[in-house]
Amino acid sequence: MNGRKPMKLEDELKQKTFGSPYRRMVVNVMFTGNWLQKAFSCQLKQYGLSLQQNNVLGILRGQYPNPATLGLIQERMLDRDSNATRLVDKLLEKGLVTRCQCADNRRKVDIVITEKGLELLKQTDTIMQNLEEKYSQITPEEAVQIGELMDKLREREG
Amino acid sequence: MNGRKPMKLEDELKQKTFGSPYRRMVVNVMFTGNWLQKAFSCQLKQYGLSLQQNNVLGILRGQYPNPATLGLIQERMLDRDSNATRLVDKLLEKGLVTRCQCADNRRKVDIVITEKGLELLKQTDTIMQNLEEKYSQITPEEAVQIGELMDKLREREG
DNA sequence: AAACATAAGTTGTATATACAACTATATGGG
DNA sequence: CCCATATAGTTGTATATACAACTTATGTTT
Repeated sequence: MNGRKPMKLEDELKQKTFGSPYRRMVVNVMFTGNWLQKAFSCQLKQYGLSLQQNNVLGILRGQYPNPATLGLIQERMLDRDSNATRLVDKLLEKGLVTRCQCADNRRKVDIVITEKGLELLKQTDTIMQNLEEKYSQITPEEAVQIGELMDKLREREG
Repeated sequence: MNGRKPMKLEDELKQKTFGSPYRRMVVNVMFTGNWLQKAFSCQLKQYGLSLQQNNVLGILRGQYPNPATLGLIQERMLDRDSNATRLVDKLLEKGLVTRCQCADNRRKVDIVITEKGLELLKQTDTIMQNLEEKYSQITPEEAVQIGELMDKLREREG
């Protein structure tokens, strides 16, 4: 009725079965996470940004007009192992952020998004939103539910 | 009651809100996918295998005792952009696979998992399974549901 | 205040990823 | 049969990731 092509995990990975529902779930979340990241980073490329760089700009906007330290950025990044120093280097080269030693604590560096950075983010917001609209086969209720299930999946022993 | 520590996405990324349910869903699936991959690859490291290498071994076991070509491996990998040639190189160095030119079609290469490879997989199966059991706060029904929702999320225009 | 420990970033390096260019083989007309 | 085209892998390279070692600055003891 709506022209969507269902692509089950079994079809994607050309595998007949995945043993247990848990195995299938785990593989499916990994696969779908990668699939989403590629869709987004592919769109971002036209603006010369990687997914992580866009992520950092978003964090900086959240602090604006206050500065953020590298530590703050790192703990909020989607992928914490990315090297925040070098990501910020790249953004600095492009004039999207400023960086200077923090006056109070000279170990820290204050990073602030520039006007140019804010402008660029406005543009990438649009493509993010366009991409999100492509998932409209998922109802808002299901979107909420997926979010809740992901949170539950990450719960761990206290 | 069961000592689990809930870690909502908002806590993980120290963000108050995610705009829309769709945005939260997308970010959460990406984040959770990465989170899972790290948990698995961290465990695999003790066997000197990366997640992708383990993935390739699994694919080869699926074909065993028949050979697989690089093309077949590539289309079944979780991350298709990984360079199958070089992944197989690594497995070859470790004696986990054999590789030889296909007799019928000399463009192709036949790759077969070795006994050593099969043995190693048995061990990594165990750790995979142990990890999966850690997600028992998710009921089997919910695991099925997550799988279905991931499939639905990836549906696209025909 | 000197010595030790901790914190915040930076740098180095090995490996992995993304993507394009290249080589070798096979296939299908004319 | 020869040439164009397609197929199957390989290689090169720029960027990114993972992780450890290293600076420099701050805090804490005694």
